[in-house]
Amino acid sequence: MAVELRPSQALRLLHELSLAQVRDDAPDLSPRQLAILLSVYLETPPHTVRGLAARLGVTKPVVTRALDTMGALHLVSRRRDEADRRNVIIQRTVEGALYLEKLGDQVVAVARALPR
Amino acid sequence: MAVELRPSQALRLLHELSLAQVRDDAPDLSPRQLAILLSVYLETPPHTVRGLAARLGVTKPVVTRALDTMGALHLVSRRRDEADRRNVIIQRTVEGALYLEKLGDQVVAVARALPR
DNA sequence: CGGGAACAATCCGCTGCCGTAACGATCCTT
DNA sequence: AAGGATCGTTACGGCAGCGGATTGTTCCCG
Repeated sequence: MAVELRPSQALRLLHELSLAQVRDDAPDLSPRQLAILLSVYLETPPHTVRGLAARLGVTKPVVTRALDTMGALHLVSRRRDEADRRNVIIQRTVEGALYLEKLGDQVVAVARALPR
Repeated sequence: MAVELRPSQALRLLHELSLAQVRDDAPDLSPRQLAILLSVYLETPPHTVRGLAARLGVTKPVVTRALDTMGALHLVSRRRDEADRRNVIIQRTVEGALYLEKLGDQVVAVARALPR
């Protein structure tokens, strides 16, 4: 079944999530970075810079820079496509999977605590 | 009843929301700005700079700057507390309420479209 | 009434992200 | 083999946010 949610609950959910994110001194991903990370982990590979840029409606340098940042955090990694060496394949990492797993659990926990 | 949500659904929800936010060329609020905005609209007034800073665990200049930015977008407004003129009371605006209303509806729509 | 406390705003230097425009490498087509 | 197209990256100048320290008001209390 679809997830039932009223607007007031939705805003409370966002509120709790944003408070948790701000207070965590965890690496504070920007909206664009998070969108890229989720695309890499939730959509079917392979992922290229160009593909992600088109998917998000942003320019390629934006993707490159986001990958630089998240690569330094070990949330994603890059590899040359040997079949077409112009392409770069974006790969998932253990740390990235763990990061998103925690994030998902956090959302679930907040949702469960939401007032009726 | 609490909102039922599985981790995979939670991540899909975040994915759709972040994609929508990135593609909208709407004023892209930072996580901190959104947290402040939601606190102002969802928690009981009055709201002061100091109170919000303590609530989010950030410094006061962060709140002042966020209010500058969101004030320019007419999402919030400021007023001197006449009872204690050291304080600044953060007030809601029609535009801000509308902004959050749309945001809440968007979350609901995405949640409803989530696969079982 | 005077000195200190509380509050918000501002200043400072720094870091990170932005968009545009280039660039080098690689592929494809002829 | 050569020209053009495609891909990712980098260079550049600009803008916004950050933390920490400081300032100017206003209040409080002895």
